Amino acid sequence: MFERQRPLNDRERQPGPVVCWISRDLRAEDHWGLALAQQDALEHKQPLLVVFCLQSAYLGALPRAFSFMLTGLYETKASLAEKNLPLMILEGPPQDMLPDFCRLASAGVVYCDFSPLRLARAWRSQLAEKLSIPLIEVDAHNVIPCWLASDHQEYGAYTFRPKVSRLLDRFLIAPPALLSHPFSLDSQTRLDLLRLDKREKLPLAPDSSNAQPQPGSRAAKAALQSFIRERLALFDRRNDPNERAASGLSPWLHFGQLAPLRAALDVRGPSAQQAAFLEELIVRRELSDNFCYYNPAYDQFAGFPSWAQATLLRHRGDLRPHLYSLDQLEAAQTADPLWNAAQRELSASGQMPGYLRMYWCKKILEWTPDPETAQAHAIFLNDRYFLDGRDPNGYAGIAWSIGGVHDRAWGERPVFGKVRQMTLAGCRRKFDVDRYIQSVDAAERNEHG
DNA sequence: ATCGGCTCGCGCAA
DNA sequence: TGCGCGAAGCCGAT
Repeated sequence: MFERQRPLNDRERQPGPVVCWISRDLRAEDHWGLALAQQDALEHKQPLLVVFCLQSAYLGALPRAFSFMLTGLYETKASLAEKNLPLMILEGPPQDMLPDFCRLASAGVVYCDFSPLRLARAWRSQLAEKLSIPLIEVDAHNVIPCWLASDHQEYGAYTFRPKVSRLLDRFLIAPPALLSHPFSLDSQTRLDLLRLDKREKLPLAPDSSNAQPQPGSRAAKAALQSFIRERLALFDRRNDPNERAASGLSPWLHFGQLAPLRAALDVRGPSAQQAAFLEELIVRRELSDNFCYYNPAYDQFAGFPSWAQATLLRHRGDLRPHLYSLDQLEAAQTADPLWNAAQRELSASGQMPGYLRMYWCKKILEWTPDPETAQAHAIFLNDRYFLDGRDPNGYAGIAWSIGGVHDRAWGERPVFGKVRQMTLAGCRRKFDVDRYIQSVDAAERNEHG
């Protein structure tokens, strides 16, 4: 079980409480980071403190994403309190807040969770430098720890899949449940630390919109169970936006309110639908972490495979019959009624059917002056509007759509070159486009009336 | 409705 | 060195 963790510095362990800093995995259950931190604390007969560092305006997200995260975090705080584990919410960058926090707590060791993204990794490496105690990273998000699944960027799902299958039995295991923690802070230290916790009260107005999923681990588990009961049997029709057969779990997965491990354990089974869901949940989702972890240009043109860069360069000068500004895209004012409907659903709900997400992104390549602009606009809109924005899955999906990442070359066409194109005519062949547009219209009328 | 051509490169067999 | 095949397609021919 210790193979899920690795040290980020080489400091000596000190006597004192164990701190577990959570940033990507914000749940109390099915959390390998918390489980390993508690095991450490129990062995050393020490208190365990859980801490989160709050930053507003995180990577251009809308307030509703912030609210989703924070509401879920308060639920987690209550769940942890039942186990005698305080969750403190600090305000500020972790590498600035945590060294002082650890000194004040006389902490002996810090655990943290894992993210492959640039900013998250910078926090961890700066924190590892500043701390005088060990910083230990646990991949609490992926079923297979990212750095163990593969030691390089995988070319496609087909190269990653056998590595995942080989390791799955070793890692598809739930962590031990948290125990009611028997060791507490002395009362003076507790008071000193509470003074740092700026967020005792929930400052958020509850989101009254019924278009959006409900935040928190409890709602996540309910959504997982209703997916298993009602929609998993239809999962082979998930690419038809009208079927609404997809799991819709990504907002909870993104904020770590639901463990992929839990979804995998609950869904696991012999049917084709179960296998297809696990393929998406584990192979494809963790392939995104692999991409971002090993490709520092995960959100740039330079991160595309060389065949895609070459073909997109050849077609830079191609005529683009429609060009739209970021404002026009954001306002869903294009000449394509399907794209507009998908964008309006996104604005209203923070979500979009998975198949349309690819179409939506590829159209941005068609409608902007060059691939760099397309990628930048797609990332801006993705990170701002999707509840699961600012996630490796988003950067990998955009790089797949625009830059052929994890894909192969196809017949050469204008603007796209050899990158796979998607068209409105193609969508009409595959599903009832007008029915989808009408369903978005109807949802908007409901929301307003 | 279904099929084939388009086209690249990794991993593995030989 | 050759070969099979891949994360969601497109289009035209049959």
